[in-house]
Amino acid sequence: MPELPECEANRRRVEDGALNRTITGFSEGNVTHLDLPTPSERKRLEGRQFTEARRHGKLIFAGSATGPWISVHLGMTGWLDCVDGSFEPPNWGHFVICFEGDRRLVFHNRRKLGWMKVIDDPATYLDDTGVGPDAMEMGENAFVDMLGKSRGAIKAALMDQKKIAGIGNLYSDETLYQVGISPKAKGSDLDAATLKKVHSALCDVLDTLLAANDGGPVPKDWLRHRREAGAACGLCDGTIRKATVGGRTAFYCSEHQS
DNA sequence: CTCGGTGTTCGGAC
DNA sequence: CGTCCGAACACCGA
Repeated sequence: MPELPECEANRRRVEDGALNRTITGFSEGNVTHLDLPTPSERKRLEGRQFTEARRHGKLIFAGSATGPWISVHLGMTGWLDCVDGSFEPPNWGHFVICFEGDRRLVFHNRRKLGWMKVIDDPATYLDDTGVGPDAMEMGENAFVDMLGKSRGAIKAALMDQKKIAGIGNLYSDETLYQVGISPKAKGSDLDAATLKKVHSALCDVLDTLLAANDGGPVPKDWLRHRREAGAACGLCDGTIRKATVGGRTAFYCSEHQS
């Protein structure tokens, strides 16, 4: 599920379903190799309430002014859900925070690449981990500066959570496709005007996807609908190609992405 | 049966 | 230090 827009949808579910209720306990299933709060961390949570849910990049936080907070990374296949009453525990890895009134916050994680930990405060935690600015908050100047200084492939820079937080494989491709830049282009080779266009395209992609969380449309000409080698480009006469960039599979149009 | 994936981390090389 | 590469993590579906 998880790049910035999907993480935001998960954050909102936490906000809508897991705030202002006292934590009464925990349950879990199939949790080998899943990184979850320790017993003492769970003890810190018990009896407390979350009053706020935040997101930074792909991280989701829930907590209160006095703490503690949970910090959740969904990995490749994780999601958060709130349910009422008893529920059928899934067979896959999951961790449940139980609240008063039979409400549960369920952290599903099939592939077990995600994690949840307990922290004192999100701001301090973000400082300590060195994660970059959230993609929705990063201004044009900072964005142009960051890419202008990065000597590697622009796709790799966009996916580097220490440079800009929240962008992954799909939406780095989508942005570069829409703005007509090769994923292999080096940021430091592009002029400021071009990098501003990349910034604008990224904002459009994220805005559209956030709106799609509320039922908004995703344009038919997006790369998203044609992520396979040999597909017809939605924007020109070209053909979609596949390559490895920044350690991930990139799809791009060999014709209009120079 | 094998491969690959909306993610990250680690070690090693340059 | 910045960057790149391959491998690893665990699971499921094509």
